Amino acid sequence: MKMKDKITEKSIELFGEKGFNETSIQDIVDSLGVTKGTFYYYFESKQQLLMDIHLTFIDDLLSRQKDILSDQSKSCKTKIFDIVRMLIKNIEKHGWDALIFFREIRHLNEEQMDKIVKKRALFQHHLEDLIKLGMSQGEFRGGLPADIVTLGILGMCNWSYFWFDPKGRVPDEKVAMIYVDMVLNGIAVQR
Amino acid sequence: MKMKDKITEKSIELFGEKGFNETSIQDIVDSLGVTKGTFYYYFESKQQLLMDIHLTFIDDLLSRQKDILSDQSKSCKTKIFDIVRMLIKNIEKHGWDALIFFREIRHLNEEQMDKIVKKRALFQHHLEDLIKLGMSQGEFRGGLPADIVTLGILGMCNWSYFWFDPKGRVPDEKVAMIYVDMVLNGIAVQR
DNA sequence: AATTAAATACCAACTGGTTAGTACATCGAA
DNA sequence: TTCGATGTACTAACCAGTTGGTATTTAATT
Repeated sequence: MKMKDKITEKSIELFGEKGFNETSIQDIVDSLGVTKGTFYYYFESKQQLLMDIHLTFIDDLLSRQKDILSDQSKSCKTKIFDIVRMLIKNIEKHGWDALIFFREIRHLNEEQMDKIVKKRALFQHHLEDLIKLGMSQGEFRGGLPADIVTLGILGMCNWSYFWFDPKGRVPDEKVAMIYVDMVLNGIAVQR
Repeated sequence: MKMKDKITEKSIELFGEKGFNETSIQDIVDSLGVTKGTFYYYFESKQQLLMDIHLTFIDDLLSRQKDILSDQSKSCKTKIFDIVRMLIKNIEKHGWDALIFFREIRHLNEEQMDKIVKKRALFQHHLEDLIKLGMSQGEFRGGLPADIVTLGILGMCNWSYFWFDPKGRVPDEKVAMIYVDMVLNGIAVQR
């Protein structure tokens, strides 16, 4: 693996475990057996490294969301399920990334944060549009404001980054199914 | 107001805005026009101050949850609504507190973190028990695992700390109603 | 009421330690 | 010999916590 990727990978691990500010450049290079000269050859600053991590993460999510949404053969319900599953499955592959994405965003500078926030909003709006589409096509009931519903679903999914254990007894696929069942059908006994 | 309370209040504000590590004791005392000696007269360490903030926050939540749950006259559905409303209403009064509670917990030491994590788990288990009760009494349908449902509901609520704007167009009462409607009845059109 | 002892509230200066980032040296391969 | 890649040594800034005080308030005693 290239040194730049090694640095990125190890940084994600350390930022996730200890936090951005609590991880020094020295920690990162020491654990790779190199020196700071190497780090600053590949990254112009610690902040830039964090921005790289954020960009890779959100761009990957957006791209996979696009794939799901552009599949014409699927119903809105199925698409919601696919998106929820994707978000939760993501933990297994990119456990630390997501934590960093939510926890360390404030260490970006204004300009960088703005870019990331805009991309996050894009993801959110795509989901909101899907829900609105489902409402207009009669798959989902009207009466509930799509924006709040969207935030509710995203909250459920995103929060799982704080508790979901990939080695736990409930597999990600199952969690996604339960969440979608819950959101679609509710937990109350229907009269 | 007593100096100790002033320090706590201002610290919450600064920790919320800038983060725990990014706020120095000097920042706190400067913005109050006192000196570090004053700070260390009231708090034994920066970490202890953070622990104070965490304890006050979770103890308050637990106490209010207890009040809701112990009301015999209410149905499980109503109790769920009350808890969700309480969590979301909390943002208006304690906006920054909650952010600190979720974001800065890792700056506590092991022993402190353990205490807080246990209290968080208590809150979670109380909610889980309520859902199980609702299932056994026929208010909620069975088939969904109560623990995952609990985490879903908590996720929805807790995530709102990251976006809810007390001055926004949707009032907290309304958000709580939408979330509970969503969780109880689902968003799908029932066949 | 006057005096004194003790507790409270605060301050200024300092210490020991850490960290991001820089300047420049070195080394090896093409 | 050039240059991409890495190492060494350093700096300037920052910060948590300590120490040794002082001023003020409170409480007890005569």
